[in-house]
Amino acid sequence: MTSHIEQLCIEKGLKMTDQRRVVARVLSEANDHPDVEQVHIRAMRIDPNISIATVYRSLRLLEEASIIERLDFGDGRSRYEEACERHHHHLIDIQTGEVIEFINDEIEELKRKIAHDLNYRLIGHRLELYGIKRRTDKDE
Amino acid sequence: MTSHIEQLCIEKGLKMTDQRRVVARVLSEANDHPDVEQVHIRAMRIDPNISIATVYRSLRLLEEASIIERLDFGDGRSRYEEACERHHHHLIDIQTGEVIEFINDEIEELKRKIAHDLNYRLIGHRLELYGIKRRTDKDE
DNA sequence: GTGAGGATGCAAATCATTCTCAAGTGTCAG
DNA sequence: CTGACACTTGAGAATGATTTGCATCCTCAC
Ligand SMILES: [Mn+2]
Ligand SMILES: [Mn+2]
Ligand SMILES: [Zn+2]
Ligand SMILES: [Zn+2]
Repeated sequence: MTSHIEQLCIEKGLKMTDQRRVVARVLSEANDHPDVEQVHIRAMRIDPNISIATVYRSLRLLEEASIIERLDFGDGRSRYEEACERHHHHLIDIQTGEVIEFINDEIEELKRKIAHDLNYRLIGHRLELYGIKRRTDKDE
Repeated sequence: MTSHIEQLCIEKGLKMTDQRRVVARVLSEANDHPDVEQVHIRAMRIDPNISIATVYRSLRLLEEASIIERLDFGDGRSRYEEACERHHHHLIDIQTGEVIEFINDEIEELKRKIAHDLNYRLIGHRLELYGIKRRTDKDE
């Protein structure tokens, strides 16, 4: 009954309301990267009265608690996903909008090294790739 | 008298107006990554009547002609820089807002390889690092 | 069970950016 | 020179995502 994200909220001592439970559940059940409007639509299927303002507020709360992550694919809308899994980045298919996740330790190490060489400690980073599907026969 | 960017505009056959010349000059003379408001302020020092709408329009024109590049440091405002130099990325000092440019061929190659392995052709990518200055004695 | 502090819904406000439109400018034919 | 056509500009209105003010409602530690 309690979603994974709701569980994390409880552990962090966040006050839980019906609306927050709904948003938590929507994001727990999502396996894509919904924007705020999509979260709102899915939330309204559970509670038709939930307002978009509350969705915004709940998402911000969850993000500030590091329970979810905000993503920015450059289209002017914030997208969200559960933060618990392994750190990864996204390849966005610019033709279909499809999002492919990838993990690459080499690139993570390289980024840390670049920052270090510039005499900085790396706090955060953004990386997205944008591409189009490749015909398997031809390369590059 | 004609700025470097104005020269590029002429070569591309863009119709030049006084206002476009001013925006071109502001960006040619900039050695930072100004946002639209900053470009407008600098432009008004040359032509006090230039409107923000024209600055937006000129920046879009220059960007579409690949003469300048739009940057997004995650603060909700577009920033711009001349595009002619070598492809590079940015490390943003989250305490001071200072921007450090860096070039890293290894990371570029790695990104292409990641996309290729996912069966995609890489069209574009975003990469920014966010960090804080490191005391030179202690590491990591 | 109660109360104080926090949360909600709604509408209005922000903020960056784009658009509308009337007026201005440049280029060229006649 | 004159008019026509195409394009540009400034001002302000419009847009779209997000935040906020406010009156009301709910949660949770006591
Ligand atoms: Mn993801
Ligand atoms: Mn730069
Ligand atoms: Zn990473
Ligand atoms: Zn690059």
